[in-house]
Parts: sequence; structure tokens; C-alpha cells
Amino acid sequence: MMAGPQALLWSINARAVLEAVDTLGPTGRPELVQETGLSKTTVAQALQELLARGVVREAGLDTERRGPAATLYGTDPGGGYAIGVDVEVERVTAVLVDLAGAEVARASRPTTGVAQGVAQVVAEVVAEVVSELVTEPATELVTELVTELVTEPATELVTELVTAPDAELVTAPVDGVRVGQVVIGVPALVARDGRSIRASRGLPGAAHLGAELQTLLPYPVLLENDVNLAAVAEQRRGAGRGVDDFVLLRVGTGLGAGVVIGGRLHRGFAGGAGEVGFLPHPATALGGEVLGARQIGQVARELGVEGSPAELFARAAAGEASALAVAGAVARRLAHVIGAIALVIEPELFVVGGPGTEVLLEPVRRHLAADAPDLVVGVTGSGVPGDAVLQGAALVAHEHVRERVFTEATT
Amino acid sequence: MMAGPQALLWSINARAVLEAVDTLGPTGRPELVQETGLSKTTVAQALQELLARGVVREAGLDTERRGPAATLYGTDPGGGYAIGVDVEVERVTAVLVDLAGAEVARASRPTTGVAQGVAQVVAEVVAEVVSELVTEPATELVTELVTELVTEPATELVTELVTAPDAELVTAPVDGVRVGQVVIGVPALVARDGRSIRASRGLPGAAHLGAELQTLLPYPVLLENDVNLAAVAEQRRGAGRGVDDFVLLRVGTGLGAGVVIGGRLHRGFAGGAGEVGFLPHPATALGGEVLGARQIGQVARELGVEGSPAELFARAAAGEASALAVAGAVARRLAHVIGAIALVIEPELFVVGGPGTEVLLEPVRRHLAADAPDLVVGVTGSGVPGDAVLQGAALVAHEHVRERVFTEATT
DNA sequence: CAGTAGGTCGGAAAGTTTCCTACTGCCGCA
DNA sequence: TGCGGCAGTAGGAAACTTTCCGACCTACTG
Repeated sequence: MMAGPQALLWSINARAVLEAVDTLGPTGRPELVQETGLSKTTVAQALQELLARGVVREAGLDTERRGPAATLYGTDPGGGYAIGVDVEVERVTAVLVDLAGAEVARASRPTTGVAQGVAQVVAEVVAEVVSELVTEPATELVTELVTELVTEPATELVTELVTAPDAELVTAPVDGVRVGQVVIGVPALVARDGRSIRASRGLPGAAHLGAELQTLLPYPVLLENDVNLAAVAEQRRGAGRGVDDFVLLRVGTGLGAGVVIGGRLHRGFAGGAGEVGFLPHPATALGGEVLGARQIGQVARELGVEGSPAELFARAAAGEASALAVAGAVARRLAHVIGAIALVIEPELFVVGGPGTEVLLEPVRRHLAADAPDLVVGVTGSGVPGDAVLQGAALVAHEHVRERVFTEATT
Repeated sequence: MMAGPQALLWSINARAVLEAVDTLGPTGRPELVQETGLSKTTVAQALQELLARGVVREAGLDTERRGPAATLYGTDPGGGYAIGVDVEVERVTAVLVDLAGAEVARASRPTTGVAQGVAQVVAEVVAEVVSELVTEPATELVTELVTELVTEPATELVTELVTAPDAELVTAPVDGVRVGQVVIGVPALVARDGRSIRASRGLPGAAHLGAELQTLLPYPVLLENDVNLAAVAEQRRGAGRGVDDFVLLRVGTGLGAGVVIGGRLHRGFAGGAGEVGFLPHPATALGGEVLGARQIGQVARELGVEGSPAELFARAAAGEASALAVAGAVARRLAHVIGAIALVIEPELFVVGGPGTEVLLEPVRRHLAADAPDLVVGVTGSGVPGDAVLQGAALVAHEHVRERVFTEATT
């Protein structure tokens, strides 16, 4: 059990104060007292220590209410950075977020198409966002800090950043810019260790991407299935907010599912949970895929139409009859998959994602109502604006960093 | 957050001591010191307080080692009782366990067959185990306590129990016998509130069983699906020990699955997770059942055999060719269901339960190896001796009681 | 005689309450 | 319209309380 020393109390209290500061944003002490339930003195002491350790900084004054101006405290966004990467078949995108979770830099590059090049491209994009943080947004940081009437730490920070040597960016951590975690979303089946790739839809020959990247990057690297990351994004910022159990179904190159159970992403024993594209279907032989780009294309050809899934969905949304028929057929299969998943885990909600898939929602609901009237699940479209995979990767990386920095600061 | 007062520390330490006492059984103080990592003084204080609150009692002396005899401390088994009930189609069984989790009393009755009678039968069986505790094992308690050289509390307890009025047993809690929770396993789909029944395989018209029982019993009542409870039993005492994610498949009246994810039972949004008997199968139309008693019977008839699933499995185990053929067909469908479940959540292990189902294991493994060679899951038989549902019910009830008593004692 | 269980005492650490000071906005009075 | 007091709030210091730990001491048994 090991629940011993009194120092534990300090950890608990400091953590409570830190969490409150982080979730509430710039906050005065009295509010923190109320939020944490701790006494004034304890909060003051904790803040003093956290201030000394550099996780918390003074963030302006509150002159709104009467009485003396209350100094506001906030977490130091520069306390640790996290990077999320989305590796798509034809493009690699990266974002760098600060400890507050705000996007600081973004970069994107086309893949060369060569399998061996993927790791290199990722490393380059990562280096790009880091350098962008080091050089460009320094001014932004200054203005931000100046508007908050705290000038000293700003200049300090800027000099620190500007003097950082650009050349060593890729091979060594830049002084003052601590990147604590890189999370990389890949269209592949990733083992639970976050390194090895078991099977891949769009990255042939990238089995050792994790190890390769770790040699190229001086930061801790974690691979993750792209759909899983999109599910995380939905959970935190999209349609899955506040929902304990939901399943994200992503229609695109293949059909993939991100399973969130009990508020946590469920990866499966070997990272293979959510491979629902291969669920049995009357129309397919055992082991065949129900719903991938190939299947959609085949259905389309049978109906005399051509195009990628996204194109077809867009044309269906525009009202084109034959494309609508394709969408209807896809929706039918999707409803079938949803029904099968519901029989196993009965989540509260299904989120349908992927380009142009809004057009599928209504037909899917109709099919479900007709085929499985007892089913009480909801079906919604994605609630994440922009690249859900990228955001999910950034969220996961950010959480890793946040957890590490916070526990470090309260131990 | 509310992590305020210093009293929290006492809670933590007391809880640590209590858990140690509970898991280690009768233990001396020095061992508790080592186990908890706390100081001698703190452990002594905590024990004193827990002793005063009645959760912990002195449980004999350790005269083995040299030096003065160490007084041993153990949790008081009479601190709270829990009852688990298994409602089968033709029989109702109940066990009463003490705070240590040991079985104290057991009773069983045939159901009258009338739907309205089920609640009544359950109430009677519950009353029976309670009265059995009150009257019979008092002597057992005495002997037990006497052997431990602690005479005072024993006599006290006995008089208390013996003077308890038998007549009020069903309508009011017996003085000195605190039954904290009754958990009832039913062959039905139970909503997550543990009260209402959504659909039932073997209990027609028992939709309000929960409410009925609550009026008949003076203890908190919780309903739960029988397969789910069996899964809990497997997790704690059976094949699922130490496995985070596994699925129990129970072949019998119908095919049901108990899904354990992250060490926790997953019920689904409306308690409908694990209804895998209706998963799509090439041989069945959408909505048909894959594998129930009826399906097994049908397969058997086609092969020219007759009998209940349990009988057929037993005959297959005995080597009867036609029964073996039936088992093979059932195993084939079971493997199909396992494959489908694995695609959704990919658990580490599948446990196959139900009377006589050991004969299915090998054929299921063969089918899986042939049809889905990439699948890395294990397939095992049940590891729970006796009635898994009953044990699961008792375990869940016991945990409720334990948690309540422990938190009460350390607050 | 040595090794161990149990108890007691003093010190240390942490948190809470209370009191005090300093500052600002608002209201009322001249 | 200008000015002074009142009220409300932030920040800090000191005293008190709770809790835990280490060390010393006693008692007991092989």
C-alpha cells in the first residue's frame, strides 16, 4: 500500500492547487481557496513552492473588484511542449502545443512516397514546428505576456529562446524548449507498446517506424493508430464529450473504429481492437472486408458511378441520384456494423467520421430503426473541426507532458 | 477537488492498515508496520481506533517466535454480511458470506414455476440463509472464537444473535446481523440501475422483480445479469485472474457474454452488452439467434440426435459420434462469434463456460486457428468450481458491503 | 542473554484559525 | 462637486492543533 509520510499531504494539496490553476486559467488566490477547499495559508504556500519550481507563474492582476488588486496565477505554458503528428498516405502534418494545450506551431509536408522516407519526413516536420516555436512566435509570446502586464519573465524567456542553437534542434533538446512527448498517428495497427506496427493500410514497409523515429528524434516517441487518436479528439473536444462509452467509426480508406470505454481508449490486447471492417456480413465471405475504399468502389461500379468515397459522398450530398444510391448502400453496411458492435459492447453513442460522411447519418439511423428497433444508441457526426487525428495526437502528447510535469512539480 | 483537511491523512493511513489486516488475515503489528510502511506508533493508533469502531478485532496471539507474544489483529467477519442469489429457471440458490468473504450459509429452493412467485421464492431463500446464520452457526462462531482465546466478545455476540427475534427476519434487519447488500443474478437483461429488467430469457413477466424484491426484503437489492456475474467470478477466482480484458462466453439456454474490460465489468449503456447470441452469422438471417438451446437442438435434429445441450455435450465427451458432430457444429459457430468479438475489442482471453462445454474448447481453437490465424487470443474453460453465477453474486455483494464498511470505518 | 512486542515521550512537519495591515471602490455628507 | 469614512478584499504573520515519526524504555520468552 505504501501510504506513509506526511509529505504525501503536500503532494495532494499541491496537486489540487495545480489542477485548479490549470483548469481555471488565470485565477486569484481566494478563488483557488474556494475551489480546492484548502485554507488560505496552505494555498499560499503551495503557490509559492509551485512558483519556485517554475510550473506556475504570476499572470497579471485582477483590478475588477474592489479592494486590493489580486494577483492572478496561471500555469506556465512554457513548462513543457508536446507534439502531435498525423501521418497520412500523402501528407504528414505536425502541431506543437504548449503546456496549456494551445497550438503554438504547425507544419505540413507531402510524403515522398518512398516507404523509407516516412520517418525522415516526420522528423523534418517535427523539427520545423520546434524551430517555428523557437524563432517566430517569440514576438507573439512577448505581446501576450506584455498585455498581461508581466514583463520580466517574458524578456527572460525570449532571450532564452532566441539564443537557442538552431543546428542542434533535431538531435538534442533545445535549451528552454522542453518537448516532453511526440505522439504520431499512423494508418496502421500499432502494438500496445506504441512502437511496433503490426499491419498497415497505407504505410507499406513501415514496420519499424517507431524505432527509426526514436533514433531521429531526441524526444520520447509514441505511435498510435489514427482512428484511435481521432476517437480521443472526439472524446475531449468533439461529439464524445461527457459520454463514457462511445465508438468512433471512420469511413475512408478502410473502415476503422476507435473504441472508448469508461472514458478510456480501448486498444485491445495487441492493439487490434476496432478492426470492424472485417466483421462478418451476409454479403461477404468470412474474412472479407465489409466496407473499405475498394468495397465502396465496387458498389459504385455496380451502380454505374466512379470516384473516391469522399467524392461520391460529396456528390450524394449535392443530390446526385446515383451517388445517393451508393451512399445508401454504404449506410446499410455501416448500420450492419453498428448493430454488431452494439451487441458486443452497447455503447451510448456512435460517431461517424471521415470526409463527407455527414450524408450517411440519416440513412444509417433509418436502417437501424428498421433493423434493430430495440437499439437505443445515438448516431452522430464528428464534432471535431479540422483534422481529428492531428488533434487527438496533440491531446495525447499534451496529456503525457502535463502528467509528467505536474507530478514532477508536486513530488 | 476537495482534498483538504488533515483528517484525510488519517483516512488514508487507517485505510491502509485496514486493507493490510484484511488481505493478510490475522496479523501482528510489526508485520503491519512493514506492510504499510507506516511507523509503529501510527499503526498502533490506527488499530486502536479501528478496534474501537468494531471493524477490527483481536484474533489470538502469536507465540511462535521468541519474545513476548504478539497479539494478532484481523477484520471482524461479523462486521457486515452479504448475500448472493442465483435465480435459475427451475431453482433459486442463495449464499450468505461474512465480511471476510467466507461462506456462512447456503440455501436452495425450486421455483414454483409461476412468474409472480419468483420474488417470493427469492425472499424465502434469503430469509433462510439469514436465519441459518442466526441460529445454527452461532456454535460454530463460538468454537471459532474460543479457539482463538478471545472469550468475551464471543459470548456477547452469541447472546445478541440468539435473542434476535426470528419472526421479523424478512421484514426487518436482525439486530447484530447487518446484511449490507443482496445481489441477485437473473437470466435476463438488467438495466444499469440494477432494478428494472429489460428482457428476459427465462423469467417471463418478471419485469418488476427488482421493485418487488425491495419491498419484500429489508436489505439493499441489486439485480444483475447472470452471465455478467459469472464473469466477475471468473475474474476474481477463475480463469480471468490477472487478466485485464477477457470475455466469458456462456453456452446454455442462450449464448451470453460477460465482458470485462480494464478489470471492470462492462455492462453497456442500457445493460445490453454481451448479447452476442444475435451477432450476424452467414447461416442466420439478420436478427436471428446464432447459438441458443433452440439452435443447438435444430443442429442436433439435422444430425439425427436429441437432447439438451448439456446432455449432448456430455455424450460428445463420452465419445458418441453424432453428439461429437453436434459439438463440432456448435464449436464452429462459437469460433465465429469469438472472431467477431475479437474484431471489436480484441480481449486477451475468451473463457467458455456452461455445463459440459469443456468438450468445445479444442474444436473452437482449431476453427480459430484455421479461420483467423492472426488472432492471438487464448481460449480456456471456466476456472470457477461450482456455481459461477452464485459466486459472482456473492462476490459483488461482498465487495459492496466491504467497501461501505471500510469507508465508514475510516472516515 | 538476546531478541522481540508494546508503550511512552519529545520533536518535527503540516494545516487551520485568528488577527492585522494595506488597499480600493462606493456612498453619503458638506 | 469634492472629500472622508465605510465596507470589502488580498496578503501576511503568529499561535494553536493535528498527525506522524524516531528513539528510548519496559516486559517477556526461548
